[in-house]
Amino acid sequence: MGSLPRIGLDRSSPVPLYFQVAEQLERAIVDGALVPGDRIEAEIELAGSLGLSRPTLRQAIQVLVDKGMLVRKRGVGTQVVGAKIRRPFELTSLHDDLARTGQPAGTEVLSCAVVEADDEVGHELQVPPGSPVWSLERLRSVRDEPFALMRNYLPVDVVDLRGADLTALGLYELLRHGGVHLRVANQRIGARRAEAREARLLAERRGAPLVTMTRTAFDDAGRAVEHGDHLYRADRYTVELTLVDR
Amino acid sequence: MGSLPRIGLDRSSPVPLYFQVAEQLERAIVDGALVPGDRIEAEIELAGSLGLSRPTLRQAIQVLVDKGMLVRKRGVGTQVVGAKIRRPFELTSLHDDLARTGQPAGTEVLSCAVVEADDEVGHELQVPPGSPVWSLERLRSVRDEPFALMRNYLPVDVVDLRGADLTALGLYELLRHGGVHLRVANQRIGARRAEAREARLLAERRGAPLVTMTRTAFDDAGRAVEHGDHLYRADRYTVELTLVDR
DNA sequence: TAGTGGTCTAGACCACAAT
DNA sequence: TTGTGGTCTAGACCACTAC
Repeated sequence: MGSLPRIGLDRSSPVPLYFQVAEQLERAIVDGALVPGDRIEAEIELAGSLGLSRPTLRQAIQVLVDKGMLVRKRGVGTQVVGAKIRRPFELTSLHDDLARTGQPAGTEVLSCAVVEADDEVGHELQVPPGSPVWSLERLRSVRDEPFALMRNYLPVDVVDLRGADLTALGLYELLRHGGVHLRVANQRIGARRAEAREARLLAERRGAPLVTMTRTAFDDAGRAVEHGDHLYRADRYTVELTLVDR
Repeated sequence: MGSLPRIGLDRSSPVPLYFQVAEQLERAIVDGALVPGDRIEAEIELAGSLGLSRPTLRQAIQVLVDKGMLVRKRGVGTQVVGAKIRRPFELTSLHDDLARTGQPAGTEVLSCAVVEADDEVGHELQVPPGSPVWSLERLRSVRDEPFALMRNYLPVDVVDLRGADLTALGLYELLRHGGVHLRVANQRIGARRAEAREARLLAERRGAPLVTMTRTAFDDAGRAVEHGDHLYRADRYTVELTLVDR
């Protein structure tokens, strides 16, 4: 049974009040000050004690409800949920133990050039076939042990990869720095046997099981920003993710 | 360039007004009456023409923004996003073409009994090891071709599987009918080679690549409701899902 | 400058759960 | 019956975008 630490508000801050409250509530849950099952003070009372209107406080709580961290029940109250939440777009994680313990992943750029989009890539990126798109192929490794062979396509007007240092920055990081805000992604995960070239690059045997993932990501303007087709060594990688149903 | 069909409201309905609006907006997008890039009428005007207050209309739009179907931009307006959206908990899909064209999936229940939870299952379901839990094993097929071998564990106080017809109803459907509302799930997807028993049941060769998926689902009270450990034939199945970042 | 969404207030009435 | 969250209203002012 935890208790909610005092919440401080800064009305001169450009950060919205509801967001200030949501941040501090989230920290209280993440830090363990509030534990699963704990009940939050009633909306009207909490709003009153913070000097906020009820809609504003509700907005704050809604943020955490949307994240799956709080549950509201009419006639009962608002409670802390017991599941661990993982954010979308941080969903990839190495199963490799060494990676878990903080080993950095290395990146080798196999190719990076502008090519003409074929039918499939054009369709996925919502550009006419034949349009110029960046084609990027990377091999990712931990401790010189490769685990992922990744191919990405990006419209040329989304980002300029000339001179970009993809060994230091992830692709999504690079996009974010370029002002692209990812919002929605459609993704397909499956498995198949490794073919000759893939096996060689991934230091596997031919026929070894690989995890396959294709993904198309859209930014906050609804524009298709990236399409990827990736292969992972099944013994070194799993996809972990959290689903939240609203 | 599509246009928004007329929206009808029923103020005597128990369905909230904002939800009525959200439903009709969503249908307009799904049906294609509104296409990606289309702009919605401004909030204040749309609210006025529907006889609603602005906060209520905002709430309706927010539902679709949360689903990733609409994008709001200050100073610009509200636009339809260009991505196809898939709901969480509906993420599984057969890669088999015949299944796509409407072939029903058959289910064979291999076992269904109450057992004592081992350490892992107890941990995942948040019950003490040794607690009674339902253990369920199913083989799913299309046109007598098996594609999934699924094992599930459920706390006995969540649902009673005695006499339940799992050949007609999916497990999640059964839970929903039992008043359980799934809300959050943590999931891990990978791949490995088929072992002897798995290969036999799935009509595969030993060593064939399988998609693996483990998942723990929580209901709207934050209670662990189901833990599953599943295997899929990689040539007949992929996992498709949509990520929405908020 | 005009129009958009973002935030915030101060109430009101209702449905549901616990007692 | 009491207290909870769910919904809804009618405004207000602000920040940002496009022109």
